[in-house]
Amino acid sequence: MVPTGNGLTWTERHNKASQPSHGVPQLSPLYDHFSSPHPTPAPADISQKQGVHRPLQTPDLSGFYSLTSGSMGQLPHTVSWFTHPPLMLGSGVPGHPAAIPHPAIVPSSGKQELQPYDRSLKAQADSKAEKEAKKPTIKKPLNAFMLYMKEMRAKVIAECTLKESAAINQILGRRWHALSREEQAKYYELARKERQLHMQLYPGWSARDNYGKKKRRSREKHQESNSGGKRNAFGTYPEKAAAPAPFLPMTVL
DNA sequence: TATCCTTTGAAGCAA
DNA sequence: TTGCTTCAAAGGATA
Repeated sequence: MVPTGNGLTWTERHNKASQPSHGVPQLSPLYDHFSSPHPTPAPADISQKQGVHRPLQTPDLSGFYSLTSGSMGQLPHTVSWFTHPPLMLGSGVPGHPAAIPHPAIVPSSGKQELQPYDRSLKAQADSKAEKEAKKPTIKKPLNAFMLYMKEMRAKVIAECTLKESAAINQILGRRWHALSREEQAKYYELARKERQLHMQLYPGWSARDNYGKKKRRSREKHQESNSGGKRNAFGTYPEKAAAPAPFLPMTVL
């Protein structure tokens, strides 16, 4: 089992959570099913399987990993298919050509990597404020649905010739609900491993660290445009949530 | 250029 | 403990 930040296992927390109103049944038994025949390897084990060598607790290591194709035709029972794979490939070799930043870490600028700077300017660059500014942002690990979206987005775009993400995500949301428990469980399991590895890589990280980094103005807008004002427990608004999704054939769903 | 939209799930926080 | 809020991805649309 995977201990969470609260000291409870993920399954325990999940079992304690109230039943989602969108009708997706709790999957905890399936997690047990998954963990038993396919015990989650410790991150160190995963690294060994992938032939990479890097101390997991090293703070500055987290920046490198090797991106894989991301195909999930056959979902592996390892974490690595696209977010944390060969995590340490090239990590011990700064500037290693095969090394690209871990997707969970982005420069605080959000745009590009830091440029090399002159030694004579190093003293200035070492100022605390600058360090703070250059501090990379560690992103949240992706949840099961996000993993599903990442895999299926291209497929939906190809099928529907849509490009607008909002519309794509609506379709993906319906498809997600149409998945069997077993199919969903694959993604829940992947997400669980993602969180586990994220915890190992960034022990002190908290989701709170990223709070306020996205400026949102939608809340006021929504509170004005929706009489109820507040989103329901699922992040949607009563008016929208109350309207049943229109039936779409499976080719679209 | 920054934010919105849209989805679900995880996590944080206030009451 | 409950319920609400924020963020994670994505890219076209909008202010």
